[in-house]
Amino acid sequence: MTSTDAPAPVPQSAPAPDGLPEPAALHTPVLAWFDRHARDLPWRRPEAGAWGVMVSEFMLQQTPVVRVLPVYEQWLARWPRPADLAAEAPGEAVRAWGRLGYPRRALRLHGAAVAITERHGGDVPSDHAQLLALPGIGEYTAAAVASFAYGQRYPVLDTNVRRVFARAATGIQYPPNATTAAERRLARALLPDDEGTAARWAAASMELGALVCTAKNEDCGRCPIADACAWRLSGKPAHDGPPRRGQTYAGTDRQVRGKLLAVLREAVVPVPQAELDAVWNEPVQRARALDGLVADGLVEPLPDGLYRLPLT
DNA sequence: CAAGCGTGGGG
DNA sequence: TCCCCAAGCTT
Repeated sequence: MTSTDAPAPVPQSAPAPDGLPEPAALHTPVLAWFDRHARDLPWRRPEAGAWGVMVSEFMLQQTPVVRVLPVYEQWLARWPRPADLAAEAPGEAVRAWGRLGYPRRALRLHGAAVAITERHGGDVPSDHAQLLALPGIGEYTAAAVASFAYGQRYPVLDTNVRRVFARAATGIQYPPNATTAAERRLARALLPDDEGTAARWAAASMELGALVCTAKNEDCGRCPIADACAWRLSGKPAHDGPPRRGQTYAGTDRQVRGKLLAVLREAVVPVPQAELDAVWNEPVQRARALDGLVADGLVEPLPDGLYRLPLT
């Protein structure tokens, strides 16, 4: 394999979208690195199946691996097939979701299980368009399930891959806030031609971003493509552009919703309003949060001011 | 398309 | 303590 020459000093402000490394110069080292360093995660084992992959993808949307692991195991033990979950009340999915956060994902996973049972004979579809049509499945998750569960050739653009590509190919520290057409184009250009290789590349490039090319404290010393990384070769310039979008939480409705739902998750019987009132002392915000939960279908109001997780 | 949506761990 | 971050989706 030819050693990649550091591109001769490129004039500044030359975007040159074609000045990226030869794809194979990235594939080979990243795939070899993945063979040695990939984590042994349960949803990567063959016995996980497409349903296991899909469950893991829902849980991993914005939630770290270490927190997902125990919930994932319990979830699959209890609902080993989509039809098993579909037969349950949606509230049971919300309860089992525990403290993973963003509980609407639990509702959507339940909805997806129902749709799979009704429309696809209980089997997670392998067709990309059918995956995309399921609740809670967007651009990333559809590609991830098609790729990881069925070995198909799709560009998988999650936050890790986007960061790896931004650095290695584009030469910037962080990708834009929202996925751009340019990123999709780049991902397609870098996708290996062979289907099976493309699927491994997706997992490998993601793993590289998760373990080595992290958002902070990246470890270029352990990076298999450090010598080809445009960002590192240009001296790792700091992110300029607009500030990266942060998330607010303290004192927001989200925090109140979390507290309200925590009470309902623990409750075996319907909870009286007064018990919910105890979690937040500001009545206007408290009411707004509860209304929001009801509107989202995460909470079911009953007569006499009682509330519970949704039975239907 | 920017905003809203949980939670907890680490620097 | 505070701030940032973690395999996004929906409206």
